[in-house]
Amino acid sequence: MTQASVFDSDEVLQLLRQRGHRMTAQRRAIVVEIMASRGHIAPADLVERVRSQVPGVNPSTIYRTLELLEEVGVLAHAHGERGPEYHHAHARDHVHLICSNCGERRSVAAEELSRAAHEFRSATGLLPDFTHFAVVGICEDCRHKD
Amino acid sequence: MTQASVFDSDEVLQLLRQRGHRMTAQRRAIVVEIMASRGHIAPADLVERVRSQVPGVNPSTIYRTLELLEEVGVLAHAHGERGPEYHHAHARDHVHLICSNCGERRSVAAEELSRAAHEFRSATGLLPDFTHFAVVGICEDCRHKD
DNA sequence: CTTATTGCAAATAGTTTGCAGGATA
DNA sequence: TATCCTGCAAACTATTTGCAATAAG
Repeated sequence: MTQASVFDSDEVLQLLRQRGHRMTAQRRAIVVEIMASRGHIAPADLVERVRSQVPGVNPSTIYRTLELLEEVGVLAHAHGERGPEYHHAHARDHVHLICSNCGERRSVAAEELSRAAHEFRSATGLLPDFTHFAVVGICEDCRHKD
Repeated sequence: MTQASVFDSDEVLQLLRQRGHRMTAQRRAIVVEIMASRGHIAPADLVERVRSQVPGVNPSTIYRTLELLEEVGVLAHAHGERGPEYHHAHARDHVHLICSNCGERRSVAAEELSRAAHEFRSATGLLPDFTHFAVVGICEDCRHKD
């Protein structure tokens, strides 16, 4: 069964229209590219991808669109090794995992980490927000290889 | 009682000499500034601080010195919100904590987080290295204010 | 027709590199 | 003396900003 994403590009475009933002070809192209993305979105990569589709689009427009989409709650950002990385806001409760050995990147729901977060808090006093930065470590497979 | 740091600047300078690196006024000044630092060292900040002490020092020399000190094991780096941040390697097992509400930054020993790390691992399969990125969350005080 | 949005160009921030001259061992 | 190290200038990557022209509503 094909399930529509919580936010597909049409919905986002409609949301923007509702909020009084204007619909332009560039904006449409950028939103489509963003909504087609899964996982992390590095601004510079997005610039590449959008421009390979619609060569005319200026980088500044793309950065401005990322800001706009964060303002309206469609996107959020976390911090990766090479700077900010955006992700779909409905995936805000997803934690980004990176294996420092094999480079594998995947996500888990934040709620699965409530016990770990609780432990972290009682050890440090800080209630951690694991969605803010990617979490780096060694994955199951790599541990077994040693 | 005044206790010498595990790595004070003289020791580091001696280590560099032992490894065949040359001693220059710039290198000395940079190492002293680094060893006088506590906690996180953002490269750009370090450039500021060193140049305020010894105006002649070129930024590239400072970046090269950071690399060198990481090579010889005196420094290590993690990823902060504004890019890489260095820290003393003997504090490698320290986890950097940032409160997203009040901005407080402090560190705890990684070993204090072994339970939390274990929980994280059993939830995700990934054995986390919390020293790689700063951990952002809400501190005790800020939680009580709400 | 009003003004949000874009492109452009320039500015910016932070960092990296090649190279030639100067300093260290 | 040999070559490590530094400063300089330039290049670079990623991003931001001001402003005038364009286009959406």
